[in-house]
Amino acid sequence: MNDANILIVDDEPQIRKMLSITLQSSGYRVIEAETGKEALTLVANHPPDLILLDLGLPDQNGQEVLRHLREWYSNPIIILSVQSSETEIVTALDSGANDYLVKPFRTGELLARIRSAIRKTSERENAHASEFGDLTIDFASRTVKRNNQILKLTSTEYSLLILFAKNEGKVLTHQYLLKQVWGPTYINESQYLRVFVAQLRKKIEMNVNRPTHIVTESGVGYRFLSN
Amino acid sequence: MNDANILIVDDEPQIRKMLSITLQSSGYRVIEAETGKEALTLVANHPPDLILLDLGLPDQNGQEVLRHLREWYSNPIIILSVQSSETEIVTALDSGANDYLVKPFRTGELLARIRSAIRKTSERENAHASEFGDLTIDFASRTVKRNNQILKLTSTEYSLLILFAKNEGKVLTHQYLLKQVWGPTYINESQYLRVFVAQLRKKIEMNVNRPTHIVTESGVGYRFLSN
DNA sequence: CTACGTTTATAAAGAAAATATTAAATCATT
DNA sequence: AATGATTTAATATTTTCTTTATAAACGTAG
Repeated sequence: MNDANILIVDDEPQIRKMLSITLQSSGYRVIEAETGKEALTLVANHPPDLILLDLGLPDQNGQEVLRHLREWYSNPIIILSVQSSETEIVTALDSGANDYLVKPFRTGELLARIRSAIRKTSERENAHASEFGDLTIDFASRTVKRNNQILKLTSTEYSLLILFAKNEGKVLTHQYLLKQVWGPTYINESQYLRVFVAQLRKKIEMNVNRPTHIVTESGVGYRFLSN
Repeated sequence: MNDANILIVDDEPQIRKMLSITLQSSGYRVIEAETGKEALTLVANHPPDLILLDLGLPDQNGQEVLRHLREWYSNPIIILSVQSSETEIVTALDSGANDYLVKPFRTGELLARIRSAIRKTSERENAHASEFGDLTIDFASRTVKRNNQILKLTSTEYSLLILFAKNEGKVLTHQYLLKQVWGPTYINESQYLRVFVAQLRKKIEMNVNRPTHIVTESGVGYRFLSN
């Protein structure tokens, strides 16, 4: 019925088993990995539709695995974490996790989050064009229209806008944006971001002095809104 | 009706009796302990849903008992203390007590505190997009809404609010808040806290002069309520 | 009740940090 | 070499943080 592939990354066999059974009985196909390393190779060969990643892995830090994955894996990643580690959750969200669950969690909660994460990506993929207020982005043809006028964007501007659009409403940190658009060695080049955000705003905002699409979150990053 | 187990830890038999009767007539099941030691073994075998702990125990300092309990016991602990000892209360709250009552207290007050503490734990599931009355906090997208309007918070305001929200109903001392949000060297900068609490209240309270979300506990700290 | 000291609240000014803007220099591609 | 894009740099603007001053609230003692 569901037909989506889910990878579980957790070192505790009981937890894997528990999750596995829950998910399978909901119609998902399940793959399991015990270590971060195993997870990375599995994903490379068989990219799943969603990953459930326990942050408390033994071999390497779960955060590391997450960062590695995010260099090229773009489907949803939901992290599992123990109560105590709030900063860990924040870090993980910053490095591109889509959602998180605090252990222990109810299975209803788990399934709901999985459903919503998968729904979002499938919407995105099926939607050949997305609307954000006066902006229309056509992913297939890589064109952006504002009030039906085609905008001329450079490729960097376009990737930045796409990244924003894919994360509508969510605050994206400087580091995340820089890493995604320019690559991991550019994490500290905040000035790039400022320049390109300014350029984008000139093209997509009605009033550049009062941006409504790309909103600044001072000290943190930016947030894209459709209005 | 209530069906929750409450442990009373107090060395004075009359007080135990009084409390016991009050609680039982409200439908709680009650266990009693006279000494800290007794309390610890009782809790180990039969973890109650809530503990009422008198700080003035004879055999060991009530504070010690509290710290020991908090190493593994996570349900609410409400401490009872005499008027004079404000520092004692602060110490206890910092070592993990959820709330405090100053003797002598009205039984209505006692029952109200107990009710709210217990409700909190039963509700505390995987709050993710947490609801607090008219406030909604979505940790994944770093978004706070009031009546569905996105609030613009600075990063310090946000961290403070998050900290409050994660400890709904619990009294947080000035020192604790300062340490968590600004760092351990800021423990004495109470004025910061006042300024930022005022700013937060301006943004989240319906009537700033009668705050219902962030409530002042004079001489001790603040408490976040959802309403 | 009143006066006093203590704590808390608020506003506002100054300092610091972060962001925006602009333009020129550099680079890459044709 | 010409074009367009990116990078760098300099400067302006805005936002946030910190500090100070003052007012209000609260509890206590006389």
